[in-house]
Amino acid sequence: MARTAFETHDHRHCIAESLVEAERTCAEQGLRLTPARRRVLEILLEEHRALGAYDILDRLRTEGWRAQPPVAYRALDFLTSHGFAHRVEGLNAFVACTHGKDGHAPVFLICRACNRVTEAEAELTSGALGRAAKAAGFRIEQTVREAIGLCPACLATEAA
Amino acid sequence: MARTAFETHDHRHCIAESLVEAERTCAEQGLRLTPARRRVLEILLEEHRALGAYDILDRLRTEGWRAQPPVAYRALDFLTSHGFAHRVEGLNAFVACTHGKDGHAPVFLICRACNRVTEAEAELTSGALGRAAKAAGFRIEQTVREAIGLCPACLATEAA
DNA sequence: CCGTGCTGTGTTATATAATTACGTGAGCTC
DNA sequence: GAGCTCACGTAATTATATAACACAGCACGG
Ligand SMILES: [Zn+2]
Ligand SMILES: [Zn+2]
Ligand SMILES: [Zn+2]
Ligand SMILES: [Zn+2]
Repeated sequence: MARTAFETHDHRHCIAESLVEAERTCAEQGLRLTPARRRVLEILLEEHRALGAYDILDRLRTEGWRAQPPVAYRALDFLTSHGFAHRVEGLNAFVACTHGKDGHAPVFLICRACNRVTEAEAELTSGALGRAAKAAGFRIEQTVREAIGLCPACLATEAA
Repeated sequence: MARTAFETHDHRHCIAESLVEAERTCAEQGLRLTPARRRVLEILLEEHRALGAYDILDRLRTEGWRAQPPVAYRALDFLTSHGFAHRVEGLNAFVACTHGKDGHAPVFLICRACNRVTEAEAELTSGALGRAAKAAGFRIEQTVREAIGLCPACLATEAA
């Protein structure tokens, strides 16, 4: 799965595949992908961008869901705690996972111009964080690694 | 300067040194370390922990400052944009810089038990973020690298 | 000396993000 | 069918951050 957000790709396929995978994982693990949870995941999958909880809420409302904030936050809690989505701390926003398996250490590249977000993988204790932790005797449980900058497309636009 | 937050050290000295350095830097660069800005920096320096803007605001108020939110946010904007403090995205909070020079790429180790934060340095384009950026053709302008976990002291406590 | 522009501050109001609290109902177990 | 758990509906509240506007101090050039 998972072309990066910055490459052109068959996005309908990309959405469908992620949904099927989420359904399979839920079935395997006895998790309930309820309508609200499923719809929020679909909304996140529609674009490789991070959406705020209230953006999602607005989407749900225009679709007739008469939803209050907890609806979105509950769905997002479910999705993030089971690895179907991630929170992007630098944006107070959420993005669908493009790497399937639960429990990884995601890194994000966030374009400040077009807002697209692409995800890659790291080791929990790799890099500068890992070295600092080792030196300090710190046990890492979770990491936040995000870069803000310009994606290839927006770099090209800027140059023009 | 800058013992890590997880080592015992002469913290009065640590505060004083940071303040002197900030004053020197401001003098050199024609920046104005006004009373509000200075006091907020002092508050951040008091502990190696991240404080929310409203925590700082409360501190100012108990000291008689009759301060509204913009007071804190303006001071924090000044401090963060000139490298005297950093924003910890994972906590929506702020911490004094322990590495002097402006324009570095900080990494943070955040203890979820005692809340202390220690800072180390990275290269802007190093590690998994740098590799992902290179592969994608992404230009990194700024990074967020934070680890949540347990500091040595809290690890020891937990083991007991 | 006076106007002008700049920077920082005081204050009110508002916007945005997230959580608490409490009740309801569906499905399951025994 | 009583008791349990999980998810959801809803209202209210808290937490975080910014907008907008008035004004004071000060440097600069006339
Ligand atoms: Zn896609
Ligand atoms: Zn872009
Ligand atoms: Zn110290
Ligand atoms: Zn600790």
